[in-house]
Amino acid sequence: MRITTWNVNSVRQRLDHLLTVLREEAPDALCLQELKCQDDAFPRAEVEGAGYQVTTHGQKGFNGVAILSKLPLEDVTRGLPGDPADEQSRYLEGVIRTEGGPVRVASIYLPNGNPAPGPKYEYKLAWFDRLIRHVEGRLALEEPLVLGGDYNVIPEERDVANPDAWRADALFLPQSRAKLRELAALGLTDAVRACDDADGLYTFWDYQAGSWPRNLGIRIDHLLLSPQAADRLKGITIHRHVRGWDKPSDHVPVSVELA
DNA sequence: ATGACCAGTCTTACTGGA
Repeated sequence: MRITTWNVNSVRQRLDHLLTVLREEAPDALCLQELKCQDDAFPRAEVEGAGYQVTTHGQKGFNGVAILSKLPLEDVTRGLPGDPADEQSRYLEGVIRTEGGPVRVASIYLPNGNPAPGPKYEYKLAWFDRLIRHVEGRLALEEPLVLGGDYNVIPEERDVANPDAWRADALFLPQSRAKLRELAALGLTDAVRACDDADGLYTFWDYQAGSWPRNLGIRIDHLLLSPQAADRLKGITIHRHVRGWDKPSDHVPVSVELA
């Protein structure tokens, strides 16, 4: 089965691209981030018309995550557990009951954290800690689990075209990278790195300063797999060409293929 | 030239993104 993650940067601005991705890529599940709309403004009918079930956790103006799936999404968790006061829509999880057994899928939009230091960076680190605690509990279920999302963390030097330009940024600070390693150390596999050692596997190019034509990208959209999912890992695809479409998102879809 | 953005909002200036 194929599971894709994509930060669409407004689902309403990107509806044509979304329908094209669904048609061309035909993922079994698509994790979306940055819907930038409330649930009732999601273009549900159009996506259902393409053959997908729609589960949203939206928010007015910014944030917002969704999971589109060919089969129903069950046992849904809206919002990251661990802080009832957190009103930002950045986490959605559910179970897809496939012929090969249940697969648990999450759509994650980890906070950006800039400027750092400051309250936004503190929120990012605290959110990371809650995610680690939550995932620890999910791993105890010993299920195939795919955590797809915009993690807003550049893992390593080889994941950024110009490391020095990002040295002081919340996406590349040592503490951010350490949190991502702490999460992975629970026993998760970075699907892209399990399949490809190359430099320059970028998933985001800024709209500014000619980042796309100059290929000044970063890798911040990740698919992390539980051991039961990693055992079934067949391959990954970074849909780089999508960044070249007219009026694109600044992120491109990333897919994992599981046996 | 060597880099000049984009989306949403109680919109005409700001916030947030990365």
